[in-house]
Amino acid sequence: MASPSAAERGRQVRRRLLSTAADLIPELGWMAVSTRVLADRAGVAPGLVHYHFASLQALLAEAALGRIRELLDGLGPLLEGAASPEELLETMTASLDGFSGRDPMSLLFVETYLAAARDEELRAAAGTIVDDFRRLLTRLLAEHGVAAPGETASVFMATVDGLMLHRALTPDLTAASLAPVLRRMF
Amino acid sequence: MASPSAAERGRQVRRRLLSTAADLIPELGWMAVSTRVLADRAGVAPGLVHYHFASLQALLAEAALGRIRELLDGLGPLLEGAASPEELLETMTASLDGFSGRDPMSLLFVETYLAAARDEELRAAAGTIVDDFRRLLTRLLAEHGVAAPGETASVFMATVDGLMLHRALTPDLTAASLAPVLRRMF
Amino acid sequence: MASPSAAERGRQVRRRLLSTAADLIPELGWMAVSTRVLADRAGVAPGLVHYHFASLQALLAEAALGRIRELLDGLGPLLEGAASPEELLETMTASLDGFSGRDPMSLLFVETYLAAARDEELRAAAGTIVDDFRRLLTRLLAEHGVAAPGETASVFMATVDGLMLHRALTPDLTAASLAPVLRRMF
Amino acid sequence: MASPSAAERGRQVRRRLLSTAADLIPELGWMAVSTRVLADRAGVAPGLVHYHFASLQALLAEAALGRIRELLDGLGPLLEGAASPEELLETMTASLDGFSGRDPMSLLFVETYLAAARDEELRAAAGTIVDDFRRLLTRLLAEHGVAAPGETASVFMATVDGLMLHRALTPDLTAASLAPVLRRMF
DNA sequence: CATGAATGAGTTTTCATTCAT
DNA sequence: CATGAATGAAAACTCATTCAT
Repeated sequence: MASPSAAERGRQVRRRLLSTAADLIPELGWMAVSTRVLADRAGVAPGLVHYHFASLQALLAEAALGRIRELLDGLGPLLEGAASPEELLETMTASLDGFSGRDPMSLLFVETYLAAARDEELRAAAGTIVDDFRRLLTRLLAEHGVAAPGETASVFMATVDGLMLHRALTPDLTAASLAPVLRRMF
Repeated sequence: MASPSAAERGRQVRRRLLSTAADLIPELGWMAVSTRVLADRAGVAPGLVHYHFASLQALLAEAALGRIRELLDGLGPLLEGAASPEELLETMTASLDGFSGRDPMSLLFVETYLAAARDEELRAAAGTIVDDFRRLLTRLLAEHGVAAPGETASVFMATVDGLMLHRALTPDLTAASLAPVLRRMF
Repeated sequence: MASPSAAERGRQVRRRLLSTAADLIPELGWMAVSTRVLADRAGVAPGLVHYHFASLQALLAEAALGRIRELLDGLGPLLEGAASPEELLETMTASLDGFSGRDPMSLLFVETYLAAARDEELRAAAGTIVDDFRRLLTRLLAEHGVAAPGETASVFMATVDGLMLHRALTPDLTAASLAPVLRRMF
Repeated sequence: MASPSAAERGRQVRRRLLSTAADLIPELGWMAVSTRVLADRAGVAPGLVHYHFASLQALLAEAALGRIRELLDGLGPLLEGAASPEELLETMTASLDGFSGRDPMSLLFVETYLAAARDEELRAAAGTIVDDFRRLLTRLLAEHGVAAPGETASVFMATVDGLMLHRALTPDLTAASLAPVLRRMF
């Protein structure tokens, strides 16, 4: 009765694999996610990985990009609501404190950058996502009257990701302590 | 007569392995450097990897940290010579242009950050190197009268590494185009 | 049509590996049974060893305990049929003559004792099997009116295994020649 | 000038290797004693193992036999002093309580029996040691008027080694609880 | 008498992928 | 749509032994 169709169950398995992969990449590292571990963790027969996806790499790419897009899509509305450049900066630095550099989302970002540096297709796809976000941020900075909004957006995004990277080694790089310097950019 | 002692040959093999590993990490990725590939490329019998090093991971860590330290040590004198904050920034951004985000040195940095996020000991060692450089940069900024020199150094270093990351995806992030924004930090 | 299901073939491979391992332990020694030799001898692809078992040690333990249990289970009915303590002793010493100390079954016993001395889990499992047999022997000795049946069973079992050990070095320790002394125990 | 001659130092190294090997066999298992571990533990350069001994196996055999002989040689005088069969038995069972079945000496015995089962030369050498002890025990039993002293000695020795084996699995096989049954043999 | 670097085959274990059912 | 057994190469690491010094 309530039992879903075979097709629906298939789609669920696919989703489960993607979601599990996105969890596993930060946990183990992109290259250490194996079909067996993935299938086990997803509670799914090992053969299904290659049934639903052309290869493990393709699955990982889709999983990573999907989750990154989700995050950035969620950030958009928050930034749109900012009333001033200061508020904009505060919103972004606040989100920064959620990234310790060793949390799943930070690691997923870096793993994906690194995988992208070695895979043309992934690089193009990740580039599109980042560009979309840059365009959004550029528009907002322009609306707030910030000079050179495109370059400012680029530098600011790089700074945020760079801080994420550095905080893994130097945990005391808090948003609060760095805010005065960050504010100079605008 | 000129034939070197066994001990000297041993030290040469060790050095060759380290140097080859530092080349291979960016090329293949930290987790994809295998004993066999490493030994082949170094022109050395496979058993020697574990004769000279406790583990492959230990070898990779020593290789990566060694090369990173070399780079930063070479950067120090250049920065010391800067006559003004502008020149300081120019020197650093000039060096930035050497990093495309997909060149060996950039990738080695990011691979090492990532590996450090998962290995306590490596994290501590890498932290020390980065801190040393931060201290140097802080002192120089202070000497040049930059406000909040410690925080500025932290943010600037993060920005540089972040740009390195982003340029892999967006190659048009040149130092020249971003310089005006970077200058705001000082 | 007659072709067995994949699951059935899988079970057969598992059984073949166990049986081959039980042959190989006495032949080469517990610690000298390697995955490669085992797979070769079982006529099976090397990867299958770790597909069907968590580790080589786990496989060896299961194989050794299985075969030992089989032997003792077969001995039970024979002992049950004995009409007197003399017949009981004769049955056991007769079986002793089958053990030269260098035959597969003797070696399997000793190898397992030794492996058990170094592996908690194996020790517990082997202990259970031996205890079960001791209980059986104790009951029979009690039924035949032997004094201190529990202690007698323990000593007798130790003597049998000890003779097995010594006969490897001193082959002339035949059951016939020792029977008079053994009879004193009852 | 107390510094020993080179020859004397050589003999010391040899002795140290033998003694360390006799410690290591029970600890790791005969087949798991490696040249590197042995040399490390003995505080000696790895090359010395093959300098002083034809092979690792030869070293292990010499080490094991040496230590076993020491033990049995020490037991002789104690048994000679016994005034009655009861005292003889008590002396031997008392020494039994020192062997838990998982202590170094017990394990060394079993490891050596097992190695002997697979090595002709070692078997002959170990056989001689055991036979010497059997002869001693036979003479003592004869002197105390025990019937069939040779067979009794054989059975008793087997029982002692068998109990050693079984106590690894069943630690409650104490000499005290079994003494009444053991006494029946004499 | 001693050193310790070197060798290359050995070890257990894990891998992505395929395919018969 | 799903299963899970199978493959064979590759992973990290250890080995006994040799030998130039």
